[in-house]
Amino acid sequence: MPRVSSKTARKTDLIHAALDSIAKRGLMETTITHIAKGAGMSRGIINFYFTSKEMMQRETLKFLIDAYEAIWESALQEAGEDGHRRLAALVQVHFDKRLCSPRRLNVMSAFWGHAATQASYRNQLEAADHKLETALTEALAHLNHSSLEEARRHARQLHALIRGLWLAFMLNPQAVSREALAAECFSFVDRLSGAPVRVIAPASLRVVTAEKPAKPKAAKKASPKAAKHQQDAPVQMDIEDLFAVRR
Amino acid sequence: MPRVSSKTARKTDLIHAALDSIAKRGLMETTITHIAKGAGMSRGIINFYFTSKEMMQRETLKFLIDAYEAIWESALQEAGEDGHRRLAALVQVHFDKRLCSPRRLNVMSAFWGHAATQASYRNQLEAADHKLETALTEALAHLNHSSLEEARRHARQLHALIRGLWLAFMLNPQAVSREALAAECFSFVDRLSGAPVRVIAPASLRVVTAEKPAKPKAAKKASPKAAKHQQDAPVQMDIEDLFAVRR
DNA sequence: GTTAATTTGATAAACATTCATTCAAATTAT
DNA sequence: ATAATTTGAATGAATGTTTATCAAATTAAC
Repeated sequence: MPRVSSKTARKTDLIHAALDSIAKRGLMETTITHIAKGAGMSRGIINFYFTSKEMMQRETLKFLIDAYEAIWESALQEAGEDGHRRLAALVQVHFDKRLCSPRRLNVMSAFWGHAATQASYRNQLEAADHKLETALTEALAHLNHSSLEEARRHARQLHALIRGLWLAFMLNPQAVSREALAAECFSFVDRLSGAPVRVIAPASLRVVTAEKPAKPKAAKKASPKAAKHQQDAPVQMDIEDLFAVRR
Repeated sequence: MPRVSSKTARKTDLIHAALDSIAKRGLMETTITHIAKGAGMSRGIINFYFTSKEMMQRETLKFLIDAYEAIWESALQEAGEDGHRRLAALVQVHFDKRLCSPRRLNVMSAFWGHAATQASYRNQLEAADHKLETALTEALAHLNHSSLEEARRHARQLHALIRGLWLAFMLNPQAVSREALAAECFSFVDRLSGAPVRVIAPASLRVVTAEKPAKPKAAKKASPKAAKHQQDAPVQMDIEDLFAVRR
């Protein structure tokens, strides 16, 4: 039934091209033509798959958020049941290369700015925020014998701190390393709990952050005609690749 | 020589209209026509005063940043020499109605998002960040007998926390009050210093935040022709009005 | 009446979207 | 098996709208 590649594979190709363009040019300067050309396809294709530029942007944000959640949820799962480890995992993963890259933060910032005035985007982001803050609250509640209400406040603070550090990193990636940002975040958490939280975690977490096997990516820029025939890539891409720096 | 009001007054009128439009529609959807119409003037006027839309946006951001700095610097001055009071003033003023309003944060977020990919805006924002972090560092250094390096790190954390809380407030202004945000920020500072920091400050700071005398603002939406003749406002507007919610 | 401040209308570029058409794969009929 | 037909993906020229910009015209001030 599927022809040469499934419909959703082509869509994610386009979404990746959109992420590329937004990361480089921002939302304002990104045109439908940029994206199509970036994916090696022609102008009409975006309206064919997404009906409108607006809908394509929404799906792009959804893609971004889904991948983000998959990453921190898997980090949480790897951390097991221990409260300290879970909290450490949640903090650490936010400064992972995949989540704390200039490329990704450029795109996130663009959507944050857009969300200020566009309800649809705002709702998507808010739902994601809520999910994360719930997870942070749970981890914090297990930590101290603090009240749920206090855990909630601390979760909100921690989340704000993470986002603020992300923003600072976006505005000036050269100024601080991801490791330094993580350290500052841990020092905050340590002051919350009264004792160092990171102690056990990093060794196991390094696995998540570790080097990727340098999967040889097919040349994206083949001639439009020829491109059609090398379309044998797997439909569902693995999570490691979602935020790989392309180009 | 001047017709009805000076050149710079007209420019700030246009900048105010730009802020209005960006706060409501965002940067992407704001057109030169929106802005001109919002200021009761005609299309071509933006190019006459600012030569291009791009330059007008840059000046708009500069205006925003200048006002921001004027506000926190004056709060700092009012606080006197005491380290505790200075730190408290800096924190408190960031949750002042003028700086922590949905209107202003919408515009700020739009520019942050834009700055990710546009160097000119990024540089403007970075310079402002640097200035504030220096002030925060000084206040923190006077607090504890901590090292300068530690004070710098804490300043960075505090700044990130403030910006993260701003972003959270922008995404969902109903969820928390400005007072609650300030409280969360102070609880962070208290944990830094080991003792409550806010104790003395708020009374004097309340003056800054206090109610404005409800200056009767001329109706902005009069007919384009008539509007011309009620243009007798002072050239340099006072700081209280800079972020007043218009419309 | 001269100069400066605005408005207006024209222009051209850029843009998202539409649609008739092409092409190849998939399906059905022979 | 082979040919005929259908289907869906993809294209790109054409469309209509929106945009910033700019030169010329208009208006007000001194």
